[in-house]
Amino acid sequence: MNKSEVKVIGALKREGKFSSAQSLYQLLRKNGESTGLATVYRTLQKAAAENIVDVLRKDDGEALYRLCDTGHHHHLVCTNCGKTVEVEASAVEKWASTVAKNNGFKKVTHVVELFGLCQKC
Amino acid sequence: MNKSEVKVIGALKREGKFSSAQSLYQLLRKNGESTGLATVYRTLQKAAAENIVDVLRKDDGEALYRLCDTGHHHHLVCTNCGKTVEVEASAVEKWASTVAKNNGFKKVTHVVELFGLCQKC
DNA sequence: AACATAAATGAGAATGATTATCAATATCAC
DNA sequence: GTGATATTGATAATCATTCTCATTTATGTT
Repeated sequence: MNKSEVKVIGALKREGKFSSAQSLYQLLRKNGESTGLATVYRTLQKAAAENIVDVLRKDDGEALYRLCDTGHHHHLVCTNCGKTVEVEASAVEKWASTVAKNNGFKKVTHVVELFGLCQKC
Repeated sequence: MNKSEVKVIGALKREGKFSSAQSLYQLLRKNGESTGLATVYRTLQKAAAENIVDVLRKDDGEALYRLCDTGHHHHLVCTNCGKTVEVEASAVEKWASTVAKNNGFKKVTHVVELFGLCQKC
């Protein structure tokens, strides 16, 4: 990771929650960094490809990024308070690749997210 | 449902797969309809609010719409041509409810979609 | 039918996130 | 240091989506 990437990923880490590329860019500028918007996007895309960050989509389609705690995993999100639990899903991974094979699909990715109400809500 | 809505939803039905607002608009124009893009969006948003159509997001954030079938199932979608296969996923259903229980979540719903390239593409 | 009023429509502009372009700058091997 | 190469930031371009508004169409009343 080079200097720019450290700055972007560092900002994401400080945020500690799902953040958009735009908001990270603004944050960096506010902190006096000269980082460009394109670099923010480039860094986040690369990090997403390397599974360093998670990507979600808001209802309006805007992408949100978040530092991964662990490797590949999915989320259980409280629809009321936003609490997020990362969950393992090896069973789902297996299922996905089997289904893909059975239907002749290649390069299959999957979107798996769980939504509900946490204990407090 | 008024005339315009019938046209838009009808086009979606004829497509029989996840389609974007833009592609439906082009389809309608090709068929000689004078339907405007704004009307396509308005109709799809309304239909989504009424749970008449399913909404998904492509990787690039574009929204895809599809007439709801009855019953619960998931999709394997070709990211190139849009071909859609409905897949059963009882294994996934079980997994989802177990994870929910283990984390004290109630009323859990899930989003599970597979994307890839079909044989032709 | 004639009229008034409200709702829906389509064309095009505006918005906003993302991506592409490209000259300037930093990095690295030698 | 020198030249080759990769990275960067500013800015323009792109593209889906939303907004605006004049016009059309539906609806209700007499």
